[in-house]
Order: sequence, then C-alpha cells, then structure tokens
Amino acid sequence: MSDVGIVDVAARAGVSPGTVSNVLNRPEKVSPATRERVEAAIRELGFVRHGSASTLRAGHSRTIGLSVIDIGNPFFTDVTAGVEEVASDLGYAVILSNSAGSRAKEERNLLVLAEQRVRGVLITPSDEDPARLDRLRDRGISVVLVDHPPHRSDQCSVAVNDIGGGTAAVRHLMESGATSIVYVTGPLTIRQCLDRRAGAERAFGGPLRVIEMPAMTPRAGQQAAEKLIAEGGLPDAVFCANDLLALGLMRGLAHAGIRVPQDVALIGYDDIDFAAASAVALTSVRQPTHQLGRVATELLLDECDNPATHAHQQVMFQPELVIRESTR
Amino acid sequence: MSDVGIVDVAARAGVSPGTVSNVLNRPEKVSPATRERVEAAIRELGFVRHGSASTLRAGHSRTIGLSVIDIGNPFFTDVTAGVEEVASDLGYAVILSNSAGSRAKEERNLLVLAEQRVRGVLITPSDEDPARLDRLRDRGISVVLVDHPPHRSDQCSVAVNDIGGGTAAVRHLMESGATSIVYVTGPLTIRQCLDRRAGAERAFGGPLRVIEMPAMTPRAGQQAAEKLIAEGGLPDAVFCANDLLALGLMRGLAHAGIRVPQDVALIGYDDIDFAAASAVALTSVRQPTHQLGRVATELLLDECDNPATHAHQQVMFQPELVIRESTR
DNA sequence: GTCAAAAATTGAAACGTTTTTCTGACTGGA
DNA sequence: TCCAGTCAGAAAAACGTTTCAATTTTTGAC
Repeated sequence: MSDVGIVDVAARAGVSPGTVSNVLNRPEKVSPATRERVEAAIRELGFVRHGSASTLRAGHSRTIGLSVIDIGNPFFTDVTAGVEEVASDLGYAVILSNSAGSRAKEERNLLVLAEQRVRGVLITPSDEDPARLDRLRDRGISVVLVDHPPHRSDQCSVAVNDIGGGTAAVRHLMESGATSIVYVTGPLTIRQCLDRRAGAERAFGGPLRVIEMPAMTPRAGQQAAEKLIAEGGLPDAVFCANDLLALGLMRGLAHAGIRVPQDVALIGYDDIDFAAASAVALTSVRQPTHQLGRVATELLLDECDNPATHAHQQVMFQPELVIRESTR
Repeated sequence: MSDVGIVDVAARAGVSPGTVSNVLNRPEKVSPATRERVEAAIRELGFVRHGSASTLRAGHSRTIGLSVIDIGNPFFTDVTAGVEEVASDLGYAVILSNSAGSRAKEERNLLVLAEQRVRGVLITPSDEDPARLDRLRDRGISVVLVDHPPHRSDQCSVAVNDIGGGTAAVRHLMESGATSIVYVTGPLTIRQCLDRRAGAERAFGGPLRVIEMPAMTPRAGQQAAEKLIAEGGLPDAVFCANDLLALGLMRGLAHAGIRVPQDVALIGYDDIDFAAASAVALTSVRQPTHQLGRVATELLLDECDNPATHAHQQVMFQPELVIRESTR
C-alpha cells in the first residue's frame, strides 16, 4: 500500500514540492542537476502522480472521451485504433464508452465523462439532438463529431460522404442489371442510415423498398433475411446499411437456399476486414476509418491545447466502392 | 462555462455542503424533505459532481480499468460488452485500454490507470510476468485476471480451459482423418497460444509443426498461408490459435487455389460471430466470452466494495467445440 | 411536559497536486 | 565593487469535494 506523494519525493531529493511539480510539468524550467536528482527520487520511491489531485488543481485532465454507437462493430474499433494512436502520442488517455445504440446509455456515459472532467469528447452521436453536446461545450469540454456532419459551424467534425456512398452503391447495382432493390437498414433515426438511403434513392430515381431493423448486427441481418423472404417477391439486389447486416443477411439467405449473387446481388457498407472473407466475398463501400479517428483526435487535441489559434474545421472524406463477388 | 459546485447547491437549498455530499453519497442519512430540496437545487443548477475532487478526498474512484490485448478482436469486444454491463449496473465507469500486444504499451496504459486511481483493473496480460500486476496491488488497486489462470492463490481470475480446447480441436481433426497437422499461432509468449498448443500436442501424441506469427490478425493469417505454401508439404489439417488467423488463412489458401476442407481441413478458436459467416463456415472452439467479462467484473467489484467478506476465486470455464463445414 | 436517545445537520479540516508570488543567488558589464 | 537583470527554487494558497466530530433537532417513553 505504498503511498508516496510529491512531498515525499521532494524530501528525498532535497527540494520543495513545487520544484517536483515543475519537473513533472515543465522540465525545462528546472536546472538539469536538480531535475536529475528529482527524477532519481521519483524512480527510487516508485512515485505515481495522483491524477485526480492534478486535475483538481490544474482545472483540466489529460484524458479525452470517445463515445461510439457499437463497440462490437469493426468500423468503430478501427476508428478507435486511430484515435488511440494519436491520443497516446500526445500523452492523453482515452476513456471509451459504448452507447450501444441507446440514447439513455449515451446520456449516462456523457455524464460520467463530464464528471471525470475529460478535456474533450469525440462522439458519434446516436441521434440528431445537439442539446446534450451543447451542454458539454457549456461546461468547457470540447466536442468533435465523428462520422457525422457538424451541427453548426463553430465546431469541428469529421465525416464521410454517406449520400455519395449510397449513390455509388445503388448505381453499381443498377449497372449490374438490378431493377428491383431493397434497402436493409438500422434505425432510421441514425443519420448514416438516412443519408445512405437518400443517396441510394437518388441513384435509383425514386423511393426504395425498405426493411428497417432495430439493430445493425449480424443477427439483425439474419432476421432481415427472414423478413425479406416472408414478405415474398425477392428483389434483384439488396443494399445493406452496413456490413454486419449484410453478412447476417447473407447467412440468412443461404439458410433459405437463396444464392448470392445468382439469385440476389448484395452490397454492404464499411468494408470491414471480414467483408472480404465472407462466404461470398462482399462488395462494399469502404470508408477511411482509421484516418477518421486520427484526424478527429488531432482536431480535438488542437482545440484543447491551442485554443487561441485553433480554427474549427469540418472535414469530409469520400468513400470508395469495392467490388467483389457478391455483386457479380 | 457554468461552474456550479457543491457549495452553490448548498446555498440554493439552504443547507450545508456536507449535507449535499450526503445526499450524493448516502441519501439514506438525510431526511426526505431536505433530500428533495437538495435534489431540486442540483437539477435547477445543472450541478455535476467534480469526480477528481471526489476521488481525491475519498481516496478512491468509481472507475475500473480494462486492459485487453487486441480491441480489434471480436473475442475481446464480447468480453468488454460483458464487463460494461456489470460495471454500469453498479455505477462504475470503465476505462478501456488496448495493449495491442505490446508490452511497452500495456505498461504505459497501466501507468495511466494507476494515475487515474482506478478502483481495480481487469486485465488479460500480454505476458507471464506478474511483477507489474503486483506493483498495482501494492498500490491498493485490485486486479482480476481475465482469460488467464491465477499467478497466485490470493487473487481472482477467470479463465477458459485452453488446454482442453486445444485437445478437443485436434482430437476432432484426427477423428476426421487428419494425420499431419500444423498449428498456426500468434507469439508463443502468449499463454493462450502456448496452452492451446500443449492441448493440441497432447491429443496429437507428439510435437506439431508450428507456424508462429507476430500477430493474431486476419492479415497475419493470410501471411501464414503463404508461408505454409512456400514451405511445401501441405498438411491434412490446420489448427489456428484464433479465428482471425483462421479466416485470414482461409483467404490466403483460397488465393492459392487450395480448397477447404477438401485439400486442407481448418479449425479456429473463439467462435467469433464471423466464423459462421465466412467463405466456408469455420469449425471453431467456442468460449463463454460474455460470461467471462461479467464474472470477472463481478469478482472485481465484490473485492472492491466488500473487501472484508470477499473471498478470492479462480473460475475456470470449459470451451465447446462447434463443428462446421471447414472440417467436413 | 420532561428527558434521554436517536436522527439530522453543520462546520472545518484534509486529500495531493499546481500555480503564483517572492526570495536568494548568480551573471556580467560598468 | 556595485548594480541591474536572470534564473532556480521555496513557500503558501488554492482547487471542490468528503469526512468526522460537534451541535442541534426530533422522537418516543414515561
């Protein structure tokens, strides 16, 4: 139960606590000789800075929050990896919270982050209500939207053009000869789902038949397949709002003896690693996930560390169609 | 930049700060009337407790750390989901860190957790050195090992019988007629990889040909396939230390025109969701991942909240063979 | 209506840092 | 030798909670 504080270190090194603090936070302000001595004392005593005391006094922490919609979705783990790389480089810790598509859970998580006095928050919001985020900002917590367009112009955001992606997907299906197309999606309260539909219908030239599932998981995809079959009238092609749905749907179709792409063409979204390894390699719309996480974090930390010079930016990436067997 | 503290709330409610603190931490100690009044004040002022100040004074936080080896591996995201469920129920926040298989990174992450004064740590250690964890315990931070047998008897751990799993996997391959078997694995510094090999060789009755990759990802699996082919002498069957390797290997073999299971039988480990959806549905060894996370967290929080009555436990789950096409 | 015991509330100290102001101790130019 | 100008380091005051002993209020039994 070792409990060495900054004063113990100070005593050991024969300096004042203030000097130890300087060694920790502005090493350049202290002479090499004493710095060396203090660092030795820290090492010998196994001192670990008390983050809470530090945060309390300094008024801000070295942590950022990352709130995602589904940590089980490889899309978000890829984003997370990018976030962690950058944060870690700049000495920030990341508190990861998973809203699991539940607005209530997201709210609880944001409260925890606010209590922890995180420096900033990266969030893929689970709905379109900006009020919660404005409340965070009022508390002095910077917010950067991830995979979401900005609510207003005085904030940073990093997104991918989902309308364009939806358009590209359906255009490809039509060029492959499909005339009847079904859009299988998660909750249409999620912006990504809406935008991809909008893009899809723009390419299609009219409203699409839609199957809306409560989740965007392989399980939901499989259920969507049952629904599709039960409703009768199999389409030429199915566009799924993400790859998890598509993979589940593919399995569901296979169960029913329906072949992809011979009977139904299938296209997903995200191009997760597993898309290429699936039963029939899945055509998908690739997003620069890793880059998304990196850039979002860079923007956030710039906003935190250089509030004076920081210029808010809205970054928009372009997705890329990856054609595989499921649409041939 | 609202900055209401406990004293503002106290003023508004016409009570002392101590009473507000009681409402927050032991509501049963304060009369319903004043409690009501204080809660109203909290709501009206939008007060959010300063977690750092609270942690500083109380000497402990309401957060736990979770350190995993690869957040991109569905095995760990499933465990994480279980952890989060239980922690969230008991009012704890989870700080998730990813060691990405790097010992140095794990060490850095543990330091961050120690600085944050987390109440306890759930960890799947990336190597066998118990020193780092002992150091945490010396600091009064409880540690529960996840997917790892105990280093000593005075600690909690939750594991799955990997030797048994390895044995079951190879026994199944042999019963299917395989006589030459290759074990494709991640770093043999990882216990899971070692144990699964031990179990595999027990079933095989002697040493197996081993291909050791530096990572346990689909990419590494694909490279393993190239290696396997380059080395010549294709075996009857391949046992992969996890499903990611197996899926990558499957893709790699397909590229080279080698068919699974006709030319080579293939079995993975973990039974991640994607195993069933792969090109050829993958035979695998299923682990109770979600349960692993739940039980580990229950043990940890019991240790934290009831140190007096807590009894250390070492839980060992049994894996389950799931047979699919890749071994038929 | 009184009194002791229990319950509710108060007030101030303390948690371990960071920050700011201030004091000495050097430096080098006159 | 003196002085202004630097630079290192010291000392003490915060930061916003929780806790604990002390005090007041309420309760219940007689």
